[in-house]
Amino acid sequence: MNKKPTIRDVAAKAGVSIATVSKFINATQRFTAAVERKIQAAIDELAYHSNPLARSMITGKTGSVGVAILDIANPHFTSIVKGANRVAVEHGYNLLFVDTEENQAREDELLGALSRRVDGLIVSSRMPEEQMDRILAFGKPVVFSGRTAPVGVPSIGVDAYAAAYMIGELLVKQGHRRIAYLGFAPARPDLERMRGLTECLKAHGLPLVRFEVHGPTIAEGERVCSSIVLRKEKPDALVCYNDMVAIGFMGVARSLGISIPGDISVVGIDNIPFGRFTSPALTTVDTQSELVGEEAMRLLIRQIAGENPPDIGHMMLEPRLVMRESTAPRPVAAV
Amino acid sequence: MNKKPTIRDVAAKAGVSIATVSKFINATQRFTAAVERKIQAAIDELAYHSNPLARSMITGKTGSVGVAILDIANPHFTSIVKGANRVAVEHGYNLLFVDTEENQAREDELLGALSRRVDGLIVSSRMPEEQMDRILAFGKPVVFSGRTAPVGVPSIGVDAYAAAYMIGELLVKQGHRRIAYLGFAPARPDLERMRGLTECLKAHGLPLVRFEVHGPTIAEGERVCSSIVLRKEKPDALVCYNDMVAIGFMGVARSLGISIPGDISVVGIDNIPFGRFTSPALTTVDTQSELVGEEAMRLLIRQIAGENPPDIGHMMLEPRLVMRESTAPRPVAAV
DNA sequence: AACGAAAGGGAAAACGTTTTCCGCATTCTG
DNA sequence: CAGAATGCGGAAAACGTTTTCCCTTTCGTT
Repeated sequence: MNKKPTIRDVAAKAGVSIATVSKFINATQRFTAAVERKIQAAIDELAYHSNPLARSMITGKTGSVGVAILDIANPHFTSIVKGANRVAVEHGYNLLFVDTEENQAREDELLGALSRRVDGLIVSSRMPEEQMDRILAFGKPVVFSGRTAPVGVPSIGVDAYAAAYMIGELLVKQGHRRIAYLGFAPARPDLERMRGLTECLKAHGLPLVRFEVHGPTIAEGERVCSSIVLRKEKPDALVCYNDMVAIGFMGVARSLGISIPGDISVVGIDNIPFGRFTSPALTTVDTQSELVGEEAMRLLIRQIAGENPPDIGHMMLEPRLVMRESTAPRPVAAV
Repeated sequence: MNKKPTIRDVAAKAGVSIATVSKFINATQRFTAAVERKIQAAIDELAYHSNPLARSMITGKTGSVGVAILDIANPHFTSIVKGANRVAVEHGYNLLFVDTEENQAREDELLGALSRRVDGLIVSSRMPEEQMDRILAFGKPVVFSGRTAPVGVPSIGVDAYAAAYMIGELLVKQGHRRIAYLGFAPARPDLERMRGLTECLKAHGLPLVRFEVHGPTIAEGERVCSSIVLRKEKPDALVCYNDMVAIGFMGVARSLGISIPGDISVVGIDNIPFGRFTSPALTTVDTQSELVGEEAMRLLIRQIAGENPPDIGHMMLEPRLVMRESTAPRPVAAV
């Protein structure tokens, strides 16, 4: 395992200067056929690859973009990554991956460290307000996805308000009266969902019951299930923060002998691939995760290239209701 | 957005030389309290972060490790990433992520480019034999996970042979006679699974029927289902390459009115989290994905640190059978 | 008081590139 | 054939660090 060849080795072997080699590699200047042939031969023979670090130092470009994801165990986020990665690869970028859950406290350190390693950043995790400043001070293009961003930062995601409103309409039309929302505290990422659902129900003269979960995970859905389902005034229908919570909820509901949608209708948000296979199959709203990832990356790459996208504030994608088996009209007998 | 501060700025502001600042930052030498205080103040004031690229150039360490994953949409792999990321973060490493499916053809380019950006590599994708040489020529530590590696490269994963054998025993004990395997062609990653299952059945005097799938995805499981289930001599039990295939298979089986496990028992491999929630819940073998990721990263970091781990060839973890609802004793009536 | 040792701090080389000039030959123009 | 234009290729600075010497000061010993 001897030392990697440098541009100097190539130049020596080809009998030219390193400047010439550099220009040849970057196709920044043409040379006589003979010279080009010699250089190419030297490169092949040495299996030379230019050192990206050295290149980055001088060009200021790294060829990598960072993707900060809340939780890679959630298929919603992996879809985003998949979409983002696809277009990144197309454009010759690498993905530097950050699981913010794993990093919580150190997130700002991380941001600082990251800012030199990447040309831009996609943030797809909820992030405390205090850190927003850091992001703004990041000094490189940033795109938010799946949530509304602070002023000045472009973001892209599905219209959460519309999604929630849509769900509300469905449930009301199915005759449900006691409709509950299972989400975060007064925290950030629910805001739109909450608002959409609340306003929809208000328009129909219905109240919204709230239950709380501490994280967007299956485990949280499981933890909270019995306390919802065993109470006196059990809701007719439950809107979950996302599919993960819904899946967890349905799992223990089943084990408690609660019938879904017989006893309670459940709907999730995101439309992760596994929602089709749960028992019962999960009604949800598609948030177009993969497309979001793709568009976020396109946006980012455009910014990196210097095209200031004409201050699109938040780019909204249309949500799409996905009806499956976990929702049903409220049984007439129970009216 | 003015220029990022450099070490020179800090030195100037603190009234010392850049060498002093560097040594202070790296805790490579102590200084008098007064000097240290001034430097720290300057750093804080400027919000200085040392440029990792420049540092890498000189130290030869990048502080990143690459993780090559076959398909991020597969929870098995995300678990590996999660485990790997956890210990990477603990040790101050970043994760450079590569979805090899997205890159297929360009994989070797990618390897070349990657080799300068990372201190080591975890490969968790099946990879054509030809590329093995490239990996060996990678020049940096490499660890394989979830599969046996070529000679000289450490690897870690669950004992696939044992896992398959275990499944075979279960199915035989449940009275199944026509047992089928749904996996890849003569390709690499099945080898052990195939062998384990074949040998187990042979020990019981049973044949093994084979069906073929072109990828380890839900979609492939779906595609192939009807052709298996609608044939005259439908198998009693089907062992799938992994949980994804099994889930896809079960999904369309259900829609075809085939009862699982009534008409056919199904078992997967991996134990992805969603297997608990499918209908029916999936019997599978746990491959300890997260632990595999953790151990792979530990192994890699030890190698990077220069500790040649005493040629552990392949580190085997014990598989664990996870009995759920998709397998059942063969109905007596049908015997 | 003198000497040696230790500690604090700096100058400069090095890492592997890209890029900006510049000079030299060669060819073209009139 | 003289002069100008063009094209090919090189020298050297720069990117922001780390690290290896070295020099100076300070301190402790006899």
